[in-house]
Amino acid sequence: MDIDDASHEGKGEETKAKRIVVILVGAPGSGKSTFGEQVMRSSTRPWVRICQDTIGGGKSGTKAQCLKSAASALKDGKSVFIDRCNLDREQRAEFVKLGGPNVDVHGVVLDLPAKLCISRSVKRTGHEGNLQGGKAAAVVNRMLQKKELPKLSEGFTRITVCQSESDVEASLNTYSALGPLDTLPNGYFGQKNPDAKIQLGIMKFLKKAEVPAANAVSEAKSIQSSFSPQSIKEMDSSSNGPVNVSSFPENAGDITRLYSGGGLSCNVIANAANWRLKPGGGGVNAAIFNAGGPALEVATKEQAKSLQPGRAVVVPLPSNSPLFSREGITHVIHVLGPNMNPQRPNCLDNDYITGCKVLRDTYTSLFEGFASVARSQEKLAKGSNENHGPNPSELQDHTEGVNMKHSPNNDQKSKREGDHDNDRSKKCKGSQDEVGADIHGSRTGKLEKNNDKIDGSMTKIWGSWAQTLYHIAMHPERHMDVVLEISDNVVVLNDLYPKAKRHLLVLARYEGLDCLADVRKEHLHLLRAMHDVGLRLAEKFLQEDASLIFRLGYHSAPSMRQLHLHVISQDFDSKHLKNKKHWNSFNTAFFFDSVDAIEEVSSNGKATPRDDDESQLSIELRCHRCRSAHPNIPRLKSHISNCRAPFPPALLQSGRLVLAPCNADVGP
DNA sequence: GTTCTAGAAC
DNA sequence: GTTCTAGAAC
Repeated sequence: MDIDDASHEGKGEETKAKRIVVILVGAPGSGKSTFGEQVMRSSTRPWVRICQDTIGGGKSGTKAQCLKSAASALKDGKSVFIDRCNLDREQRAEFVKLGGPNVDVHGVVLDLPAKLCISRSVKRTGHEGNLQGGKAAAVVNRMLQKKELPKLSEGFTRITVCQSESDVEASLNTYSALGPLDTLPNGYFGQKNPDAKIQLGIMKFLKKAEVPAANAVSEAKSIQSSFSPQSIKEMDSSSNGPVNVSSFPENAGDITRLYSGGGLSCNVIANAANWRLKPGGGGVNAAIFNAGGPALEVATKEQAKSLQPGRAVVVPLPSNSPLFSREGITHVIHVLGPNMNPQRPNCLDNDYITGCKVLRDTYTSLFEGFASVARSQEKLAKGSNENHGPNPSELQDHTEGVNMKHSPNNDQKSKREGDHDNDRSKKCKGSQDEVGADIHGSRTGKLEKNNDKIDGSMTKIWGSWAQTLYHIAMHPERHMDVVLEISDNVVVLNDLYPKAKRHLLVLARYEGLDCLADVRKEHLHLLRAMHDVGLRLAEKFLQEDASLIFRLGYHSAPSMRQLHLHVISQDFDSKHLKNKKHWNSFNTAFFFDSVDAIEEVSSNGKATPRDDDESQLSIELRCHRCRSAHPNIPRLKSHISNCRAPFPPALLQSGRLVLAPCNADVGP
């Protein structure tokens, strides 16, 4: 019977069997053939399984053969399984076209963990596609790289995504139960986000590291200071994406410059080491030992002489290593993966199964080592402020199987604490204890603390971009390219985007002071110190250019974290002054004069912004001298470049403006 | 904080 | 058509 005959269209359809094309989508080893076979065993509906691996009569067939065969089966009134990978849209398109008024096109996606597909592919002996052994891993991974989950818009009437064995089971039951006249509801079933390929957290993390990257070190794994599992750049065997680091951007960043090159605070880095734990060999090992300097080499030797495949060794980094002082790295975890080189110990000799096990052990050792660092730092954050360095003997518990030094590593510990004491003796302020703690890497507790004020008064969450000044205040020595002055209390720098000819920032070097609202009476000396530094520098500039006029003050609701005083000349002659917010943040009540802040804190114990902060930022644009209004920034800028009207009386009082003694171009 | 850009304003 | 703003994204 020719059911596709046009004469049948439009009549008696409800009594006629509607055929189904089920396009199976999945990597080798995902269970496509099994799925088809199982349905066919128990179904009362006539099915044909069209398998590209067998259609060629012993050899692998072609897509065209599959299409032809499918069309002919449909003509015979049979439903068909298209048993080929069908992982990308293009591969599926021709088969979707088999659909029509009497033919529904279904997609069944077997989106199982890659490691499961690989192990099945490896284990199978009689697989029709002859995809066996270690080669399978590479093939599966390559295919999953291109994985494109089907969408209804491709022409499917129904799509079922199975992401676990139980999903597969459920779908098997659905299709097995289909009688010759039954149909299934249309729609998308199974997965919530069809575009999800890789965990978002990982991509976000990589994107950040990618920006200023110089040399790619793609084998390197880096672990962010937040200790959040998503931020670990890692081969991800739990998601159903490819099990391969190369699924991530190649230029993920230089692991030896995460902070200086990428602004990424990271305490612990992993090194794909060699078995002798020695520098060299090229790649990430060479790069890390090179960046770590001789100190890393010495510290490594103290922990272990060599490493077995699958093992890790945690090395606390001495403070004289550039990786420590420049990047804030406190630990390097050396790991050794499976070895396939017969000239080195423990060669795998093409034993894929053992290789997988060793690789798993490698990652397990790495994470255990990392967890031990995290635990010891957590303890320190909770415990006494006096004991800063992690306890090396604790870390050694996790270097099992390595040539461990069991005698407590007192030399290094006392050395690190000694350095710390020196650091601290140079800074006399009490709060510098916390700076010390930061240098020694306990950033976990610190970040939490700073995004969530201890007194609970204000919980502003600062974005990563808002941390720059905080980092500079805490580690000015790492930012000497922008820093002009460092003292116990303050750091001075040029504003990165000056809004006038002269625009400096005076940063408070105090932990926990993010903005003026955090300032209390006990910080009065700091406010005065900041003002004095600002004043001194303004006067220095006035000697160079007596026509300048300065104003010192704070933004009521700053965008950047860490209390900072603006010292800004009143010409506002800058290409960086671009919008209303820029202007109003310096020329409305949003700008809190330093002299007023000092006065209010000294009399009220705190500085309370007068107007509802942010509302000031969008008010009309007015000249700061003659108070005339202007429709837009270009017109305002054009006006202020010429306006020589006297400043408003309020600014002329109380030393709010700082000008050269001879400057007559100011008052009435 | 900046950059990017859609769309409003001119 | 061009200029400018404002909101989202980072």
